[in-house]
Amino acid sequence: MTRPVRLADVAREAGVSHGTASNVFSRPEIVRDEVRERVFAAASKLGYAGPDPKGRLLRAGKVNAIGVATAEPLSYFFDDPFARTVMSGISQECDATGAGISLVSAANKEQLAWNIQSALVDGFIVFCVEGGSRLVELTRERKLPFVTLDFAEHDDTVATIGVDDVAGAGMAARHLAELGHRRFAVLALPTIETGYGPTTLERAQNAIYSGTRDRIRGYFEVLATHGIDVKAVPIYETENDEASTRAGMEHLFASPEPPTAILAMSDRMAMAALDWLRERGIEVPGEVSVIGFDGVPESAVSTPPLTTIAQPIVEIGRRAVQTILGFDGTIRRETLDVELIVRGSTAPPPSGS
Amino acid sequence: MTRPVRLADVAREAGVSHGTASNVFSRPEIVRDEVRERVFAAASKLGYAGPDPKGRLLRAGKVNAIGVATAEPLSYFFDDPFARTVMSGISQECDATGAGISLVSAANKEQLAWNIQSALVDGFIVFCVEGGSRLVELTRERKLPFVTLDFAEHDDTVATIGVDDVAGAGMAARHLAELGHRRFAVLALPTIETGYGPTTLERAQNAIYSGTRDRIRGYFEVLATHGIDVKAVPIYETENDEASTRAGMEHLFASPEPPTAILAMSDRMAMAALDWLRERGIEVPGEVSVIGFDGVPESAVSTPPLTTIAQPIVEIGRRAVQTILGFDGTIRRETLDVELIVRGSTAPPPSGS
DNA sequence: CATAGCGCTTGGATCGATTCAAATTTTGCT
DNA sequence: AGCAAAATTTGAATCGATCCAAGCGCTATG
Repeated sequence: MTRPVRLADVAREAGVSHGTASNVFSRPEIVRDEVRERVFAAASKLGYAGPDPKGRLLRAGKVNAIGVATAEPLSYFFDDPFARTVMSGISQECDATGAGISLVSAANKEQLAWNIQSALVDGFIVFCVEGGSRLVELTRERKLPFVTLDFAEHDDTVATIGVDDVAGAGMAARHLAELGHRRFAVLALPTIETGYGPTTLERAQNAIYSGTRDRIRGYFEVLATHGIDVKAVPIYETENDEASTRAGMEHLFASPEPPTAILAMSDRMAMAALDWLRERGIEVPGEVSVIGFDGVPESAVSTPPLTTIAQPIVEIGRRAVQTILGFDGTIRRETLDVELIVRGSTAPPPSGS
Repeated sequence: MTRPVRLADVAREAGVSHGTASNVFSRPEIVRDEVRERVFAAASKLGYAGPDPKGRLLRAGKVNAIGVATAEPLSYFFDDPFARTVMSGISQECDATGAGISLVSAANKEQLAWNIQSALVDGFIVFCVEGGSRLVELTRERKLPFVTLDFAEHDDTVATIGVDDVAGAGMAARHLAELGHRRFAVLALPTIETGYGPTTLERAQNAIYSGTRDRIRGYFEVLATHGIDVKAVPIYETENDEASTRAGMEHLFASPEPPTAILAMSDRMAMAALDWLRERGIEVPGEVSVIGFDGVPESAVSTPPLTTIAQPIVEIGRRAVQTILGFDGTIRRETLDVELIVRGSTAPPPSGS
């Protein structure tokens, strides 16, 4: 491979200064036609690829791209329905402003640090699904504007966009309780770094992820006001994927008194639960009701369509980009409203129970 | 906003040369402990954010990120099932090698040019869905390694990874013909830049997108060998989205002799067709058979599950990354195999017809 | 003919780091 | 202590562009 052609080479070939050569490419209107032609001719003779963005970048300072970071593998952005929908909102806003998107992630921790440190971006949007605070620290060190999504640790030095998880979970529980359900079960998001299985209310209340904690709190506060024996409600902690959710359903329905109402902390779990129930021939919503959380697009077309607590997911993505691009030095914590969307997966419990 | 701290500031503060300061961050093991501590102390005193990747980049030359370009809006990567699945493969490979991903796109043409020209990447993967060749030209000018996906124009100067569209479409047509169908209709991918509606075989054969042309060819060659009157087979050109596909179904089924077999050029269209048929109460596969193309994950869980021609989509993504990262100067055109996956959306036609 | 004004071109400074050959300090050994 | 070898540190060069104050040539004006 031969050494690539630089602007200086073109300038020399055309017999002009590098300043003029630069102008030919970046502000063609200020150079004389004849000179411009000569420079273009030299450029194409030498096979010049155009001003190298690497050089331009250093001078310009702005990358014109925003980074989206997560501690999950990169494919998370394309596989997870929630992430995908947020990304869709981020994309819309980036398209509108002409900014690019850089996806940043890493399989292992050292990689993560390096990737965050060397990402060429003007700011970060941080997905706080797992390993949240480590990622946040790393990002903070870059001293670039950044927003976290759903990072509700009450830390006023980090900007966050999220929803009121407590209220949303409360709406879910209230909906089912008012339908007459008395036997509940919770399919919970991760409470600790790894692993899944049945857990206790106390452990769930101390989950390291604030979203998990808040949703638990929302569910149980409302359940308690409806006179449900809160300590008897089984909680199964999953990894928010198909396999662990199925294991959870297996466990919950092995009980002598299986639940008639499932509170799932994500639509992904809720939809996996729906699949499991359908395979077992258990009627939804006839025998068991299921309510999700998130309001991902897929939830509208599941069978049956999922009743869920909808977040304004696309809007979250758009605002995140706006926050980065219009960063003015102030840290804001935005909380958006959620909405109960009643579809076909919830109904009163079977009369016998 | 104050001027950011540079490595040189830290070096001065710590009383060392900038060469040493640089070593402290990039090769800490070669500087004496005492000096290293002093530099770190100076850095944290000044609030240094660590070596700026912009500066490092210029010296190092490699960005360690690969660009994925399309002429569609950025949200295409997250909304379209095929794109999403390719991205998933790309992600896996990038995760494995530690490379980042930059998404490049543009709403309008000038933006596109600028975005391609200024993308900070080591190579490009080009999605050739629309506006293919313009995008390819722009990318070629960067003189970086690049691979196109499904860009079958027979141009040996561009590397491509794709499938044998003719053979795949042929398999689809053969499957339905052997099931006994005689009344076919085609839901086609775009043949021209914009717009949708009924079209003719001749126009479709001259589609500007090679994928469209090849699939048409595959369908009709096989149909002809089964004695079908090829000129009577209606073709409806869509924009590969829900709305235009529905319009297409509306049109095709308004005919006095509606088709019993739908050849859809993408799973996305096939699934939209399935929805449309279900809403009309038309039985699939009892009254009408539908076959897709692509084999996106969603096709396995539609109702009914979709019979389709599966491409190795994830593999395509992985290979694309490997091609860029391991670029050795040779241009390769890889053609991967497709496979007929028979699921629940195809069956013999109703006996009466 | 001198001078002002305009338009284009020039070349040095700069962006923020890394690299490497040469200079300097330390260490090890007698 | 003396000296060679090893370990560190230095500082200039480089990566590839853009910016801008100064300079130059040309035309229009008095």
